[in-house]
Amino acid sequence: MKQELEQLLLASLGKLTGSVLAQMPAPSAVVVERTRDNQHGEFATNLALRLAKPAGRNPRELAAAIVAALPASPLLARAEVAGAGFINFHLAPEAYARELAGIHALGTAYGESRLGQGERVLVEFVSANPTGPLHVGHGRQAAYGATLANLLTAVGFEVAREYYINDAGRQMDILAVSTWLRYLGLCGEELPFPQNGYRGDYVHPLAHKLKAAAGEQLRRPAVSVLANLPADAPAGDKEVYIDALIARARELLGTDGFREVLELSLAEMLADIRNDLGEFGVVFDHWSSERALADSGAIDHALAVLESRGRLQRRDGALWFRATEFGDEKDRVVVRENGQKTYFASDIAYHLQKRERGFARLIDVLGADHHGYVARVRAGLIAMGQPGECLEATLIQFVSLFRGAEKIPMGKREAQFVSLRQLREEVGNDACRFFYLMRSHEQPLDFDLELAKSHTNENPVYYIQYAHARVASVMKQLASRGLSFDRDAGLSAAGMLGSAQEQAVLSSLTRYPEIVEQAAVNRAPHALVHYLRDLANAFHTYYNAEAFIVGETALRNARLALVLGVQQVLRNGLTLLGVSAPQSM
RNA sequence: GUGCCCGUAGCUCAGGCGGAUAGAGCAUCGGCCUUCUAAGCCGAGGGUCGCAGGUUCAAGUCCUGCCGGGCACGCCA
Repeated sequence: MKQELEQLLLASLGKLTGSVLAQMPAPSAVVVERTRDNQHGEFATNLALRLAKPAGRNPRELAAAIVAALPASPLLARAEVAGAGFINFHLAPEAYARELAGIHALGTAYGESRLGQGERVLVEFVSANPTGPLHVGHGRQAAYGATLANLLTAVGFEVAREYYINDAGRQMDILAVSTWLRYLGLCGEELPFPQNGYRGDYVHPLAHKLKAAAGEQLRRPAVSVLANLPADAPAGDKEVYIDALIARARELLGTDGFREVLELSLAEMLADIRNDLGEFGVVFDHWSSERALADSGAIDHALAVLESRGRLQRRDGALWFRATEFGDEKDRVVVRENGQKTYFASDIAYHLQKRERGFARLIDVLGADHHGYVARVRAGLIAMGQPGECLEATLIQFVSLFRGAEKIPMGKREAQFVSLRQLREEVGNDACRFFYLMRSHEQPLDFDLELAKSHTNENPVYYIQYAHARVASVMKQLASRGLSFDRDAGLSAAGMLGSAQEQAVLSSLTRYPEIVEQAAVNRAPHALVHYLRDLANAFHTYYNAEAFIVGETALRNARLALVLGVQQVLRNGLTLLGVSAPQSM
């Protein structure tokens, strides 16, 4: 509807160009908005106010000229000039009826558009290190990323969902050592557990798996493990200690033995993460591995590209990327003095690889603590000849858990953090996804477990689902009274839907495509949450104001066509959010 | 110290590219179940949009400064 009105305005401007207007304004200048107050009609535009100054015209006169030149349309009852020079559009009664028929005809496809024109977008999200279970912060990123990907798909982008696995480097070694030490404990060896090891309970099942797979073959006496190690914290340095322990494990197990421990730990952790996300309704198209990236030569390739463009410099024995020339605040090391490539090197190589795989736009969903990362990766992309705008980062603010008014302490190191799985088991997937998406991602989230679990009117989750279930209930009631619904009759009688509540429902209903577009373009899934609440509110109000199952057949069919339209849109919206749309509650 | 984000009703938060009288939920108070699910509806009270300037027909929205809060700034991963 909005788009059609914008087309009408463009046609009008076309007619005025050359006479009233010196030149044709850009199509992007034509913006139609919903009105806040329906005294002003359903839609309005400030077009004349915006054009008045450059055209050297009085805004009201210009508005009147635009209205006069407007082509006739079945959509419009009338357009009028108001206020300082607004143009208000009053819809024809058939306009809503036509849109309602569209909802019934399109079904699950209602709300989709071709805005994205098939542009390929890669949404990378979660990408948590596979060194422990996902926590509640990852859960927010998972819910956000999955819904953003759904929204972008709905508006016509070709979207790939990707998880980047940081499976190279020291953190994996620490995980392997942690598993091995727990395994040695199972074998009966008595050893202290390192301060800097992964102390969480989840390591124990890894050790059991290892014992089942390897028996006692990886067992080494505690004395040989501990011989001549530096002191652990607090007396010594926990970083130095863990590195010595890793070296010792390699020495005692051999390269193959150590790798066996590491591979098993990694595979188990990844399986756990994948399973957790799958249960949460978050599914990825690709799991991209950092090790595979290195093995494929992609990092060397990226460094070669930088080298060939003269962006690298050797300094103090290390190889530096001159990032400051591309907007970063300092230069970055890509190869350390000891010959090891840095994390940064694999990050830019990974992003270059994404581009080379054919993605026009790269969206990284990151935790808020990663904001420094964006400028340097973008600098890397530009230096490698890629457009800087292709990379877009959405920073997701942190989650605090509350049980009522009491804040739950979190901290990975203390091993008492709340995992996503625990959260899901306690409050359920629907409430979980809803609460994660309820607030703007730019806003820190206070997640109240008591509220999410409560089945009372304080809990906003059920409000929307209830509206959906109520429609299902009405249809059951209809059948039990021996009546049936005639959709075509209902749609052709839609002109009877003239009450204030019916108009409010229709108005809200027909906004859905605008909301989907807005939520996708602004990367703002919470806009959809708020919209669905508003639609549910309009529906509940209507429900309380009028009986749908009335004696008069035409009116009954029209009302049922309307509430079934509401149900369809609620279901479409909830599906984008990853929340279920129940038939009964 | 430098950079990014945030500051709107008692609480938690929406406010599209600047637009008409700044909105929801919760909480508080008052109503609505012999009728399609009361997990619902209707009504009332509640605001110096952190502060001070600036830009203009128009500022919660844009710009500058200040105050307050969060986060990040390694040849770590």
